[in-house]
Amino acid sequence: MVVGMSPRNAESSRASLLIAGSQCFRREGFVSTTVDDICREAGVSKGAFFHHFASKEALAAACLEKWRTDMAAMDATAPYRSISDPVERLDGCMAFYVDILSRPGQLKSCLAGTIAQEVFDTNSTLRDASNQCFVGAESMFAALLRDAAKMRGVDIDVVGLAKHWTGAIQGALILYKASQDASVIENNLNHVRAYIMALLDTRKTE
Amino acid sequence: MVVGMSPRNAESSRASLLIAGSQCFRREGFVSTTVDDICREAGVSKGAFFHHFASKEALAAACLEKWRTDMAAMDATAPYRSISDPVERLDGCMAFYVDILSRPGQLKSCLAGTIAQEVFDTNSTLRDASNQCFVGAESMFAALLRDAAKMRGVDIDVVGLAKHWTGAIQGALILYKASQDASVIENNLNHVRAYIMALLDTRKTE
DNA sequence: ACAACCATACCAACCGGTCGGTATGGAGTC
DNA sequence: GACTCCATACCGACCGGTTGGTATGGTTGT
Repeated sequence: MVVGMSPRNAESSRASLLIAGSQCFRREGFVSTTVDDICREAGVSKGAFFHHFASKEALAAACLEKWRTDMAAMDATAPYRSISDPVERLDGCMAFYVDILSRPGQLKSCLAGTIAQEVFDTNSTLRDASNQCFVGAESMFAALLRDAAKMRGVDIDVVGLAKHWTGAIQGALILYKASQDASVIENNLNHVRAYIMALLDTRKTE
Repeated sequence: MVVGMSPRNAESSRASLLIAGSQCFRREGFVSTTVDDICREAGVSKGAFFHHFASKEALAAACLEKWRTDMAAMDATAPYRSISDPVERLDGCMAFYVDILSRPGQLKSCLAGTIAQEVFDTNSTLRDASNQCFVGAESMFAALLRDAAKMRGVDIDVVGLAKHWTGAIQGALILYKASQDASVIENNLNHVRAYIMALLDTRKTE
């Protein structure tokens, strides 16, 4: 064992709480979720909770931080990353997100979007932490766009389009939550995908 | 005076509660908002609240119903409705929404989107009521799309595009709430607008 | 022994909802 | 037109359950 790793399994408890917190927040929201809910789902006691996190808000902030790095890691290791052509790689990225967000089993809810909507007017700490998730996602997507645009020799607003893509995901998730019809995700994201691919096909002398 | 109109002003109290409820829910969400918050903002007592509404959920349901009809009424009487050319009317509609959603003073939050996100997994009544707002908005937009497509003689997926438009609004609102930067609304909606207008310009024999 | 780790009992604040009671004005009666 | 009767509208103290957070004591590894 390394230096840390004290009695019982501290890291395991902390990790369980982070996973359970994200899961609960994404399902029921930050306000509705109780500390007891999270403890039950994580299989730890309330004492363990407040040993590792100062408050429910602190756990949420840690969940958002983990969400941000997890998303970045998932993106960085996604299969589409091995595509060499920048335009195809961009298209592969969008196809990748359409795919994972349409998978039947998994929870169609973004931690950042959920928390941002709930606390934007009352808790600037969590609002900013949520925003960092979006900023991270947008900058990754913007980089893909930049490469693709450079290859095609077209001048497009990569930052604006990245926000458009991120927004489309958030909007699709909301419509899915209201309608419980997953097809809206594929539908909406593929429209953005087609739009972006069409922009890259634009001839400079149109 | 008509038949009703009993002591004090019942209709005024009820209306105040609906307005205050929508305002509070849009700002702080359904769960965070307390009945006392709403009463304070409406300037009525707690007794008056439960005289007019059976529960906080019942008020929210009434607010969503009002939101649906208010949005429909606003859309039906919007200036763009007087535009005779179907394509220009559609473009005017999108410009109209970009305009009102970018206005500095007003609260950039959709009641349906806020409540749907919070209760989709725990309260099917409110979820369905939220969904009706989206269904209504989509059908109105789909009708505009249908007319424009017919005039141009192009065949487009009007229902799917209407969902895309509605989703873009919801997504833009979330990104705004997180970033507090209103420019994302204009940015995102204008991308959808450009996409739709481009689709209408498609020659059938491309 | 000592510190990290965790369990349990507990607390005070809060919140949705209730309840007994009051105020207001209209309808019916004479 | 005064008087009774009653439905609607409203008030605000109160209640019971819930919730985030705490206090305290025990257990485990080093």
